This record gives sequence, C-alpha cells and structure tokens, in this order.
Amino acid sequence: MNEELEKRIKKVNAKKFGEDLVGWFEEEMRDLPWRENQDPYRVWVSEIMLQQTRVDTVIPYYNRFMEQFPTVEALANAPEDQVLKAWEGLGYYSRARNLQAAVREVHETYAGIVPDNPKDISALKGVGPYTAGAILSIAYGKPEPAVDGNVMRVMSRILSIWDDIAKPSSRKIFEAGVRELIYKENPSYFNQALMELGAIVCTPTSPSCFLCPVQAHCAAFEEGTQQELPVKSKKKAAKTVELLTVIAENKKGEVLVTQRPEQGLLANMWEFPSFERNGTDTGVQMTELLSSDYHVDAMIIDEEWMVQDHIFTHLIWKMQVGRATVNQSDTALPEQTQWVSKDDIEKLAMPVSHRKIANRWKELT
DNA sequence: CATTCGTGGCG
DNA sequence: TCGCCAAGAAT
Repeated sequence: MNEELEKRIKKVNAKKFGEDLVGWFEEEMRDLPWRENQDPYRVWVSEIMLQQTRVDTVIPYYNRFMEQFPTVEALANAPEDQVLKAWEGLGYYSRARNLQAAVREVHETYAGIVPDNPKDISALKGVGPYTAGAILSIAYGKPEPAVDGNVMRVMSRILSIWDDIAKPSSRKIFEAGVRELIYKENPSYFNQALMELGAIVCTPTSPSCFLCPVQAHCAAFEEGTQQELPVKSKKKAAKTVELLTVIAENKKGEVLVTQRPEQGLLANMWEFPSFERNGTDTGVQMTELLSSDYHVDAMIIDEEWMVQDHIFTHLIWKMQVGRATVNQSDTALPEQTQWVSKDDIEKLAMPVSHRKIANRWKELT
C-alpha cells in the first residue's frame, strides 16, 4: 500500500467512523427480504442476484426464488431448466447455473452447510472476492471486506483514492482500506452500511453530502472533490449485429425453438432460429438456413413480420423477424431443437427479446 | 489484464 | 434519444 493512502487511512478515526456509519445504518436501513434473517443460503442467493443488478429489480425474483427453492437441498435437487426459468429476465444467466452447481457442492461436500471460511467459500462457483466477503461478514459476522462498486465509490471519496475503479487491480487497494477501517463490533452492518450509503447518499452523481453520516470523515468533502470521484474509465462501444429470426409454425400450430449452447452468450436459453444476415435475399436466407440447420422445409409467408432490438452491454442485436409455415411433420430435428405449443412455450427460459417475440406470436389467432 | 456476460431505469 | 449505470465473476 502506498504511503499517501496509508496517511489518509490514519487520518480517519476508525472507531468513530464505524460508529457513525453503523449508527446511521441501524436507523435508515431498508426493509429488504434478504434481511429477514442471516441464513447463509438466503444471504448467498441475494448476493448472487444483486451482482450488477438493482435492488428493486431483484426483490420480486428473490421472493419467488426463495419460495420455490427455500433451502440448499431444495435448490440442489431442482431440475436445472427450472432454475434457469426462475432466472428468466434477470440476466447474466451463468449466475444461475453456477449458483446451483455451487449449492450442489455445498449439499454434497459440506452436508448442506455453507462454508464459513475464505478458502472454502471462494472455491465455490460464482463466488468471487466480493460475494465471499459479503457472505462471510453478513451471514457469519467475519471481519472480511466486501468491495463492490458502491464501496469503491464511497471509499474513493472518504480516502481520496484516485485509482481507476474500472481496473481490476484497484479492488485490492479498497480491500486494504476496508480491512483497516472495518468495524469489528459489527462487520455485517459495516459492510452493508457502506453499500447502503453508496446506494442512497453517496451516489455516483450529485451525492447528498449534506445528509451524510460520515461527512466529517470524508477527504473528498473536505477538498470539494466528491463530484470528481471515483475515477472510472469508459468501456468501449457495443457492436451491432443484424439477425434474421424465424417463427416457423407447423400444421399443429407449434413453433420451432432451439436451445443455445451451454457456453457463452445466453447459455442454455431457448430461442427461435436466428441467423446473422449474410447479405443475400432475406427470404432465401431464411429458407435455406431452416433447411440446412434444422432440416425443415419451410415456406416464408412474411419476411418482415416484426423487428426487435436486443441491447446487451457489449452487443446490440437488430432482429428482423419473419414467419414461415412448415409442411412436413415428423422429420428428425437436430439435438436441442423442438416444436412447442403456445401453452408450453411459457415453460421455457428465453431471453427478453425472444420472450417478447413469443408473446407477440401467442397473440396471433 | 481486458473482455465477456443481461437487463431495465434514469437524467 | 442514449450513454451510463447496478450489491461482479469467469475466462
């Protein structure tokens, strides 16, 4: 740790900082479902769902998930497609698969008891430095840092840290800072308070310093630099990909759907057959690819039935959706591909763009 | 280390 | 409208 940071840390009265912060949290903490108790499994699920995801978005998913999979054993024994379906719409779907894989590991290796030490808990799939610290502190009261985006923002201001928080190496600096300042009487509340403060008071733009419980300890406030911190470099722009998507319907009123590969983007999610545009005639490309990739003989009845954009963080799909009718009934379909009825398509886990298309399809008479 | 991995909300 | 973002991890 560099000398400048060490000096900043020593300048903070750690005891009073912790008391002020935790005292504020005890008064102001929001009533959230994962704060009902400290069940490590419940804390764990909440932390996974909250990764890169807003509290308001998570709440309804969390409540449904805990009702459906209330215990380690329940989730360990659940079919994987059911877990993915429960995650539909929440994004970052590998979180769901990693969570279940890790829960099965806990079920089998640790007799259903979530590990309470850094080494074992960090070895679980989907549990990185932040989540490990969060579970250890919140569920087990261990004095471990849990450094997320909120904590980096808050601490960059408290300690006047000008390192780029977009760089992975910066996290260690903040962990070191938190280790020195963590309130050992209540590490759980201390960590949660830092995040709560970041979410409610010490916000990215125009922080509400006038109502901050630790204003007196804040280097940025003292220097008037709270608007300039944290330093965060920008990510590169998203690339656009043009896709053709086909609603291929058979005589029974069923539609062709296929499951994406188990690795990569939207892993294991179900979707309508989609192809990257190759520049040739739209209808021709739809027909030929349905034939070569899915072995179905289709007739295009509408090349541009609807359009749908799908905006990811690093990618934009511009989808042109066509409709086709398929005559042959029982040709062998490729693996991971099937016909589904309007009733059954609800049971499949689909990404938002395809779910929107599915809903529109269901409105057809 | 830089990139990949979703989604919805907000100024 | 659009860039930016939100309790990150895996590769």
